[in-house]
This record gives sequence, C-alpha cells and structure tokens, in this order.
Amino acid sequence: MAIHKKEEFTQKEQDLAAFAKALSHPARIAILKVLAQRNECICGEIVDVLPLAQSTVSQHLKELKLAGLIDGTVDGPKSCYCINWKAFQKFNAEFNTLFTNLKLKNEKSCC
Amino acid sequence: MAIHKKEEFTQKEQDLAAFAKALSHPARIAILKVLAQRNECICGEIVDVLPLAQSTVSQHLKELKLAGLIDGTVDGPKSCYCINWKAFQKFNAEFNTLFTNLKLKNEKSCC
DNA sequence: GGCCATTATCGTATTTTTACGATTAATTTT
DNA sequence: AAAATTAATCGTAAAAATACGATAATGGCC
Repeated sequence: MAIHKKEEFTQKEQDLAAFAKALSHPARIAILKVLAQRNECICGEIVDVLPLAQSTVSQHLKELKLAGLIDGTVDGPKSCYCINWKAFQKFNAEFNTLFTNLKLKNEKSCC
Repeated sequence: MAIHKKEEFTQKEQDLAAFAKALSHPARIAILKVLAQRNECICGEIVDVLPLAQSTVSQHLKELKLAGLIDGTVDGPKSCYCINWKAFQKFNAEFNTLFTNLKLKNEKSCC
C-alpha cells in the first residue's frame, strides 16, 4: 500500500467509511447487540457470549470506542461499556442521508 | 489470524458486516456517489475523478460488485457500471432495523 | 500485605486489504 | 490488418486487521 490514499477523499467520505469500518466485523455488531440488551453497563459478560478470546474481544471494544460508537469507563478490574447513542444517531442519520442522496439522483438501474 | 472466526456469528450479523465492509473505504463511497450522479451507466470516467490508479479503481469496483451493491456489464473495451438499487435498499432497510432494534432496548447511556 | 478476579496491553503470527505497474484481453478506429 | 483505447487481471509489496497466549495492571477481598 506504500502510501495511504484515504486522506485524499472528502472528510465526510472518510467519516462515513470509518463508521462503516467499525461495523464491518460480525463480532462488533454482536457486541453492540449485547450492549443494547442491557440497561446498565456491561462489565465483562461480552466475552462469555462471543466465540472469541478475551484479548480479542478487548481489541474489538477498543475499536468501537475509537470509532466513538461506545463509551467505556475503566473501573479498576471491571470495565463499563455502553453505546454512545448520540454518536450512533448521528452516524445513522448521515448514513440515511447518503442513501437518500444517492437515490435522489437515480431510481432506475440500467445494467 | 490462524482461523477465521467470522462464521461463528449469525448469518444476519455476517451479512450486515459484509455490507458495512463494502462501504468501509472512502474510495468506494466516492464511487457510489459518482455512479448515482448519472442516469446512464458509467463507462470509465470514475478513474478520472478518483485519486487512484486504474487498476486500484477496478479492484474497488470488483469489491462493490461482489458485495452486490453494483451491477456491471463488460462490453468489450468499455465497462458499464451502475448501482443495484434493490440490494442497496435491502441493506439500508436492514441497517435501519439494526439501529431501531438497538435503540428499542435502551435509550439512555450510563457511562 | 498477599491473593483473586477482571480487563487492558504486548508480542506475534496469519490473513486480508490497499495500491500500483505491467500485462492481457477485447473492441474501435484508422 | 495494425494501432489505439479501455478495462480486467496478475504479480507484488506494504500496511492494516484479526486472533491468540502471555503478561501486566488495577482494584476488591481475605
């Protein structure tokens, strides 16, 4: 890959791509589902549910956090994760806008 | 990575992840925008617009096609690409369902 | 204080992704 | 028929993602 070319696209394209990337692994989608199923912060039970090693889950959590989709507070031996609804909402809206804008121009396929 | 673990998740999680993956690069989002801006099939002008080599663009197109988001017919020296609106619609709907389902359970963050 | 449980981080291996140049393939044009 | 145009494919290199075990870190419990 030598040189990264991602920076040459618009910020919006990059942001949306980063959001999509955060959701581009089934484990991370599964994690979000688990997080959503609770009213409280999840403290570790994610590892039990997923077919992945503890360190791997931790890595996925880190990526979700980096993408801004979840918040996490470290509380000593236990960590507390939950969905960042605000960010999620924002991305969902932007996603729908992309879809809508795409559709606005053309409704018919020609191939 | 030794062993792929993706298969151990539900089909729906895998499908959504695959869709997200297709959109996880700004170049592919940019390509979709270009495709949507035309009423006809695009025959090559994509390379001129993007800051990428012809072979790289071709690769991105291949991935979008593989994900089912675009259709393409090879017509000798010229190729003809356009968005597969049906598939797009389907994925958009599933995406919104995911969001809605997540939100259904919990509206408040706790971290 | 020492031990336990829990989670992050580190080191590492493997795979996948991204990117490009060169080549090939298929028409169109000359 | 030869040359030109266009786009896919191949080969390859470098980077990023995925996964795990081992280790470190942090706070609670005895």
